Amino acid sequence: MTIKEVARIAGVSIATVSKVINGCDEHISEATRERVRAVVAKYNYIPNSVARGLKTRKSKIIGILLPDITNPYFPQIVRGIEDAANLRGYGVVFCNTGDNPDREVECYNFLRSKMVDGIIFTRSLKRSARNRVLTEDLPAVVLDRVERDDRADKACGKVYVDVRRTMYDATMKLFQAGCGEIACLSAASDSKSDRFLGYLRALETLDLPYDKSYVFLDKFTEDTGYRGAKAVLEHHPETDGLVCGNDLIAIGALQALSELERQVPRQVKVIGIDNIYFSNFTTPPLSTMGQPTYTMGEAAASMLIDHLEYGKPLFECVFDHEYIQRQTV
Amino acid sequence: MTIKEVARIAGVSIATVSKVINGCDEHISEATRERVRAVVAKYNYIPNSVARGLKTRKSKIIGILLPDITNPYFPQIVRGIEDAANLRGYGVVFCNTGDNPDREVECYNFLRSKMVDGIIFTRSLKRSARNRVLTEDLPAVVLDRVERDDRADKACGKVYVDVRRTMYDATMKLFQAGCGEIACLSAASDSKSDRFLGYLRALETLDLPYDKSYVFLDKFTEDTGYRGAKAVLEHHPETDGLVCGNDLIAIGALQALSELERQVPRQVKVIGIDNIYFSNFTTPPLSTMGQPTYTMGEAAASMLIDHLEYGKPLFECVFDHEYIQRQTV
DNA sequence: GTGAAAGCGCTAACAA
DNA sequence: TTGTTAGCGCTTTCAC
Repeated sequence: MTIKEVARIAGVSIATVSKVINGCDEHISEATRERVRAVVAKYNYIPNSVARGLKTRKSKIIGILLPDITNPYFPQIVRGIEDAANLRGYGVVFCNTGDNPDREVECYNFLRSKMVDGIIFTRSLKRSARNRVLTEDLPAVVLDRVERDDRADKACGKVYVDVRRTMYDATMKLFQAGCGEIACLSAASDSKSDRFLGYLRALETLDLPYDKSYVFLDKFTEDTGYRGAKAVLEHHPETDGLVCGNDLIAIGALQALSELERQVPRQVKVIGIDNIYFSNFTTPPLSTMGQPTYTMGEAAASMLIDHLEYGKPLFECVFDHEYIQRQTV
Repeated sequence: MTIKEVARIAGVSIATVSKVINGCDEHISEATRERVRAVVAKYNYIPNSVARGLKTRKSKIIGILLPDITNPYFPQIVRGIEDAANLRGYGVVFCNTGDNPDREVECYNFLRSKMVDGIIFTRSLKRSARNRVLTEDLPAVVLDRVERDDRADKACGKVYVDVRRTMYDATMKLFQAGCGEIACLSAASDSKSDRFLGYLRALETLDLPYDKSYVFLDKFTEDTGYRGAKAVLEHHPETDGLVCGNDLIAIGALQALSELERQVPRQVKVIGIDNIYFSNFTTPPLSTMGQPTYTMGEAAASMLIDHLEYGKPLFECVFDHEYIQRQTV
């Protein structure tokens, strides 16, 4: 069913049909309007948004570029984006970049060729094609993993939580809970190792000595947590606190601790970051610094759409983490 | 950058440019071809696939309709679909229907209006608008949650694992591991309660009596597992096996068991279905009937694309579950 | 109030 | 070997 057929059946011109389906029908007589509406309803006509997009130069689609939907950090964000977008009449298409900078630009090109109106971008952890992706004229908001130079870049929005500060607060939490020998398990490559720096700064504030054998940096995976916890505990059996760069790492650490027969939280306290869905269900349930992922997704989408629709400027939107007390601290 | 500009800069007609970017350039001289390629590369020209789609009547996009990407069962499937699709030059756009039949048809209309070439559909658990979605001419493959009548419908493909059989096997597993008082925790509304029927049939085979107070059916959530385990154990403290309709339920059950201070697997054995990512990380790690989710996604995408590209018929593709022995059985 | 016509960027006959 | 042209379904002036 096309606009042409609707027009023919309703006995009007396609221009008229176009006007009524788009609500630009002030100058259409009630009778005609009704006639068109009836045909549209009867045949369940749905305007072809590809054709419309070609004509209007906007697709009402926003593109999402993210490393891997399989990573439990992302689904909530995507839902937040999608829900907010749908509410405002936008659709969403997303691409997994697989944490691969080359795929990142491929995906970007794909989205461009689909004429998305803007993108929401979470870069890969590997050296990224950021410049290729963010340099262009397509409105973009960077979500999480914001980099130092992005912040200078007035051309794109940013939505994130300050992870260095989160890590700082997490370390403080452990100290306040009585830990004196706090180890840090995180990824080697988070943007400029922000998290690790948060840990360091907390140590300074606390006047605790820094010893690199208390630190294990590799990836944002359970495996890192597992190996890290084992390694640290082997050198330092007296370790009584583990700040983990994310919940995945914390989960791995919990597993190692259980094998090592350390009581959590009595002997060792553990804190994660992210509050992923499953941090509720570890044993014991994980205490963590929650990121408001769903809300961040919503915020990114709203910012982008406000920009697209009303020309509101893109801006920087920093969320606070929220401490979720469960049973590992 | 449009094809027109490329043509102007290269000093050829747009038809020529079109031919070379589409590889239909047997009849183009090497010199011209090179000239065009150079311009394309220099200006990083990317063909507008919206315009192309409008013309060719195909978008090289496949649509995915699923209940909720936030449900840990889906991300793997989506990845499987996306990877297989990308490999063959297709993109993917997905919509969360939120398990809401109305949204289901909205999403369907959205995808149609985007001219997707076909869809992969996982229906909502609520009474679904299946007919509206599967009746139309758009090629479709139903993934998981296949219903009895779908199977008669020659017009769509099906990819699933036989959950009744899975549940049957899971129950048998528990019996073989020494359980005699096996309870069933599942969702009330899985398509025709297939899982529950699998449990029943296993009981029959085993000549075990059926007692409905050993059964708790509600939703596919941890909460159901938690409440179910508590309810069953209260009536029947001697329960020594829990077959769970999915891993989420099993995880909730594990939590209840831990609160009840039942030793798993010594006193009570637990088995789940799905092998979601986190079933690895429960305490103890969950034994479960794995569904090859990633592979199922790939299979659905391949089937659909084979149909689209070569007219191969859509078919029914039944996968086997695979028992993953961990530490709860 | 309504419709004719141009054109969005591209492909595919067909003509030259 | 290359270019001209019609048209995909739609929106949007502008004329009637």
